[in-house]
Amino acid sequence: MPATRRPGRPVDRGLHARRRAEILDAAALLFAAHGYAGADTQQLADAAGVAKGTVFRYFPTKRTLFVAAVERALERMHAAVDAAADVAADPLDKLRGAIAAYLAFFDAHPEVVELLILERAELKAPASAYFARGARNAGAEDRWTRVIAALVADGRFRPLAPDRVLAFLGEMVYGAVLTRHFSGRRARLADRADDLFDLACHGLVAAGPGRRPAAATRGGRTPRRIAR
Amino acid sequence: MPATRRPGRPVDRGLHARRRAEILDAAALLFAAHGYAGADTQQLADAAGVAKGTVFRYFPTKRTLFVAAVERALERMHAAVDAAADVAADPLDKLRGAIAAYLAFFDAHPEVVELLILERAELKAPASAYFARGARNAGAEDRWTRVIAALVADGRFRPLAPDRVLAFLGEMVYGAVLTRHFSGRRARLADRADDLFDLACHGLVAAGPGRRPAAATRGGRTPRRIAR
Amino acid sequence: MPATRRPGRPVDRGLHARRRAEILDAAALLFAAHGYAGADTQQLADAAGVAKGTVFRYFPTKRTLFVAAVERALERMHAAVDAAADVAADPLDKLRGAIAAYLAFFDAHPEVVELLILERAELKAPASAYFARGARNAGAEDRWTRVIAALVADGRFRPLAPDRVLAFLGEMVYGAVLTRHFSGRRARLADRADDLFDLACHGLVAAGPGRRPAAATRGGRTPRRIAR
Amino acid sequence: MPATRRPGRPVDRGLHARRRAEILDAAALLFAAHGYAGADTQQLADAAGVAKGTVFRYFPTKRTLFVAAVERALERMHAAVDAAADVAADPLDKLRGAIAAYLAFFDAHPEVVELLILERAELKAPASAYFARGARNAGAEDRWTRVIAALVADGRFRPLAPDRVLAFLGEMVYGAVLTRHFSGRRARLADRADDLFDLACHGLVAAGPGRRPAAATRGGRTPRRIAR
DNA sequence: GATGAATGAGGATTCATTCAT
DNA sequence: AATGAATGAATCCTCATTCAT
Repeated sequence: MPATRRPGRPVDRGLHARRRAEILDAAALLFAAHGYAGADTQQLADAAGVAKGTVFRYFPTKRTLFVAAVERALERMHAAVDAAADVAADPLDKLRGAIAAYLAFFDAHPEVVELLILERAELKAPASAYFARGARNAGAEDRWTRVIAALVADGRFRPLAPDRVLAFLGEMVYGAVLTRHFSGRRARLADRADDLFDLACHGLVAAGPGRRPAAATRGGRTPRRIAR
Repeated sequence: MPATRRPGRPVDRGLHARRRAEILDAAALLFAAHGYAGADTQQLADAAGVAKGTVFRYFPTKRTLFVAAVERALERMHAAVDAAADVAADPLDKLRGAIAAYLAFFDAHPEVVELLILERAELKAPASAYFARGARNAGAEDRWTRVIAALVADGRFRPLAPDRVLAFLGEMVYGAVLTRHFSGRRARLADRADDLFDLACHGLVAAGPGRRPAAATRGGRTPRRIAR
Repeated sequence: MPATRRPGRPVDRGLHARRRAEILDAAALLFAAHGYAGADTQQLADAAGVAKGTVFRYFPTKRTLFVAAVERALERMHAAVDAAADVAADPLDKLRGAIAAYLAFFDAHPEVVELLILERAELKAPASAYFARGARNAGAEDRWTRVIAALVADGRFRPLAPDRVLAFLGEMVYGAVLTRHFSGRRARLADRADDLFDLACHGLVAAGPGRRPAAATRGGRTPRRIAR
Repeated sequence: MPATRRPGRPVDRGLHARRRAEILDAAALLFAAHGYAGADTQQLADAAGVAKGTVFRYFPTKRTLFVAAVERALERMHAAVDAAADVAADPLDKLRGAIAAYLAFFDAHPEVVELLILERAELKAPASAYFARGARNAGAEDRWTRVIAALVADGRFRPLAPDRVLAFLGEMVYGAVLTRHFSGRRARLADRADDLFDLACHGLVAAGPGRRPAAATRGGRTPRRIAR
């Protein structure tokens, strides 16, 4: 005899997670398209392909749903950035890859920019810039802190506090994303990744004596490895 | 012919404009504080010191009021920037002054940043970056187009299309304002004006042989570290 | 020139109170007829002859409205009882009159009994029995406490604590009202007033040797059958 | 013919009844605690230890469940009262015992009073007073009708119509229960059983010359003050 | 038979807008 | 012109009931 089955319909373990994800994806799109107040729960349910009551089974309030949708989007963004960083071995390449992945993510998911804006407009939450996320993201922060620290220790970065460096980089890419979005331009952000990175580097790279800064970025984009 | 004075109490010509301004100022603050949906018309009327019906006499819908409030705020910003540009004679100083005034304006009126965000979030309007405002701002655009053109003609700027230069500058300052706001930091933007300007210049100024970059920024305070 | 009139539509001072009363009267009937949950706000508004929004202008929540409706009904009941007590000079007649008025009130307003029941069922509030209402009714309580005390001092009532006497009387009449209502019978309560009063008296009146019970009820209408 | 045993696991004949009882007990408590509308079916299922769907297998609607819960409570009350009546041989003792059991029941099950109130408030059903239940309770009515008739025939009760006597007694005890409950007092009702009974008797018992009231209530504790 | 996920009608509450005064 | 009481469409959320497994 097999293990005695509990009475009733067996619980589908993955169902909940799947539904949740479906609802959140639909919500992200709808919130981005109509704003927080403008997205009504009926539309939301319709878009997710479930009934209104079901949405509320998964998220007790509209606000909860909104927050979860933003969080899910940010998690995906983080995953994309982390994955890009993982494939590189050199710290500088990790940084470059992270920035490129960050920008590419928002090219692929423009609605997430709207979510970020809405998060600020509706939740009055200070939005986040990936690098330098503080308490929310201790693990990842450590990662980048260590990357920067390594570059500094190596003499490839000037002796700057990692925090400041991360804040600077975060602002830079965050600003690029927002500015592009707000300006209504459709140019691909990813195309600017190397430019931005090189720009940032020449304010960061330690310029030792006898070394010409141009050497680091010479030839423009794609210095796989700078300094030394 | 002298204006025939009508009998009875003379109409207070300025009253309407004054009321309108009061309502708009109150609206700007309230929208910034609570968002578009979160600002209700009763609060608005209370804050403006008039009855709800009066608000609707001046602005047929909430949306109209919102748009007008944003426009009023932007007009003020423009006035501040233009005034700063007016006091300088040299084109480069006009640019520097404009940027400084732009940043200083948002230091003094942080709520306007919220309005810009709301304009985007609620109205889905592509927000504007002062320079390069296109049709909305033809007159001013002309002004800055001419400023840039003069600098180019003068050989002090590289032979770049004025449009591209304005877009770049606009993005830069707009990005600075938004990034500061979104990051929740309270540092004064005005303090970064010179830095940003110099940064921009050294990517713009034609650095021919025998010409010293400082020549372009003559009269400006010496940047801490320029190229080299 | 007459006193400068404020601009706008002049405020109708009595309007608010009148509307409030209309809404409460309609609400009392509807709550009594359908129960708290069963009375929906649209019906309520319709019954009161106003729009739904207006109901919420006057009472922020359905519950508030309900409580106010109950209170209004009880106030009317109190007014009726007090008025009856006022016309009598003799303390015993005041008591008799109060009891008669109390019972007559519920004959005339059977819906108030439902409100009392609902108050208990929905609000879980211990309902009140007119006499002995404690803190809520300090003034009136004093009144009856004094009435009883006078009868005791006079030797017409046995030396009982007024509180106990009031509790007893309250229970008696309250029980009569509820029982009649719950039993579904339609007999007039008022007809039982004298019976109940006499019943109560002969358990209260000090029956000293040589004193005839009738002395206590002197001037009262002759009880059909006392004691024996 | 012996009952043919069907193959497979035998049906647990008692299971259904037990489940039903569990659900009803849980329902009685929950309805009493939160009211009809306030008790939600999920809580109900949780309290009964079954799934929500199961509740609806046993009772097609919430209302059905409510009615059944009330009925079950009343059946228990009847059982308690009847049992008390059964142990006595003398009609008068049957009555006294019934009243005492009735009051004791509500001491032990205060939630049933709430159910009675809810039955009235939600179902608009005229609630019942045990004695004199009319059509619903023909069998029991007969029993008590006969008890009263016997006492009348015996000359121990005045020649009153049994119906009126039962109505009076029912009202009396019903009123006592409700009044105690509504007043919020916690005094035990059972303690008042004898008092109430004696009170009732001395308005009922034929007090002929040469007959001592105590004869009617023989065995009862001596009333403090009977008649005069 | 039992389960509990899903449903969607229903209901309280909000608030931009209207309009009688 | 100004007022603010009134309106009612719109919206979030609840929960009794259904039904696939």
